Amino acid sequence: MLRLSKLTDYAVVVLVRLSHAEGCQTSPGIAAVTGVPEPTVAKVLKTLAAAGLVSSQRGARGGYQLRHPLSSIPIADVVTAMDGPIALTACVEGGAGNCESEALCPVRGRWDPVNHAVMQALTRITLADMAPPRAYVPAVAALSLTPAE
Amino acid sequence: MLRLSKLTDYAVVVLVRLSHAEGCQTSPGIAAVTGVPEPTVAKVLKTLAAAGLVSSQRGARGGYQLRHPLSSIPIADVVTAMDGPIALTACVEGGAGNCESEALCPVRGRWDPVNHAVMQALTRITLADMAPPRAYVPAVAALSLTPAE
DNA sequence: CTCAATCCGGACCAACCCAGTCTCCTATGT
DNA sequence: ACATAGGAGACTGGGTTGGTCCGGATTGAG
Repeated sequence: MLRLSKLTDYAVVVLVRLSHAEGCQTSPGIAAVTGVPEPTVAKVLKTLAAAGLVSSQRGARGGYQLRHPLSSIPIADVVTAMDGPIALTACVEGGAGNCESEALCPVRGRWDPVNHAVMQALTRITLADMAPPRAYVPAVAALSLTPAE
Repeated sequence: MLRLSKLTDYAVVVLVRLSHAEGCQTSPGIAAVTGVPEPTVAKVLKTLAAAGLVSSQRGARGGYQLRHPLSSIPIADVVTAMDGPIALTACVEGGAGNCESEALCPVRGRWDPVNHAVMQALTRITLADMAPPRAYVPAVAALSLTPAE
C-alpha cells in the first residue's frame, strides 16, 4: 500500500515536537509528551542525528534540538533519513542483479519517472506544512492538490 | 523505502506484455515470456481482472486481454488494484483507532496532503509512459548505474 | 456428448522484513 | 567521582508478503 515505515511517522512527530522548544530536549522527555515508547524515540532521534536533521548534545544536561526550522525540512528528507532512498521498487538504478528476470523484464528502468514524481511531491511539502495542531498552517489549503477528485 | 509490493511490479510487467498482442493470452504463456512464475502471474491477473483492468475469457481457448489502452491506465490504478488504497501511514482519514496515541499525536491527519501529492503524482503517469516503444529494451547497458540525483 | 484447457476462488505455508527492546559503552557536566 | 544522557549494536517476536496449491466451474473442440 505504498506504505512507509512507522518509524518515519514517529520521526515527524518527534521533529514537530522538537520545534516546540528552544533548548535541548531529552528522549525520555519527548517520549513522555508524545506517547511514543522511549527506546523507540531514542532510536528515531539517533537516526535523525545521523542524517543531520537534529543535533545532539551528549552528557548530563544533554539532549537533542532541531538544526533547521520546520519549513526548511521537506518530508522527503525525513523519509530518506528513516527509510533510506526513495525507490518504489527493487529494480532501481542502483540495484543491479536484484532481479533475476532482468534480462526479460520489459519495464526495466521504467520506474524511474515514477520514483522521480513521487520524490518531487515529497520534496515540495515541508514539515511546517504538517505542523502543529496549535499554529494551524493555512498553507495546507494552499498546497491542496485539487481536493475534489 | 516507500516500497510498493513486488506484485505491483509484476502487474506492470504483465500489463505491458498484454498490450503486445491483440487476442487473449494465457497465464502460462505470459509467464513463459516474462519469466515470472506461473502461479504468480495467475494471481496477478486474477487481481487485475477483479479490478477491471483486464478482461478474462474462461474455458478452453480462454485467457486475458487488456480492457483499455496503456495510455488510459494511470499507475495509481495499478497500485490501488494490487496494493490497496494509497496511504503512506496507518493514520489516514479512514482508519480511526488504529493509533493508540491518537489523542497525543500532534500530526494527526496531517499526512493527508502528502498522500494526496503522491496520489496525484501516480495518477499523472500512465502505463504507456513506462512501456518501451519496442518489445524489449536493447539498452540493458544503457540504463547502467548512473545514480540520479 | 465427452474431454480438455483455462479461469475462479479460496486456503495455506514459508520466508522475509520491520518494530521494538535490551545491554553495554562513551561522553560530559555537576 | 558520579550521575545523566546519548551512541552503537545485537536480538527477537510479530506481521506482512510472496508464492504455491487445490478443487470447482466454465467453455470450446472433437
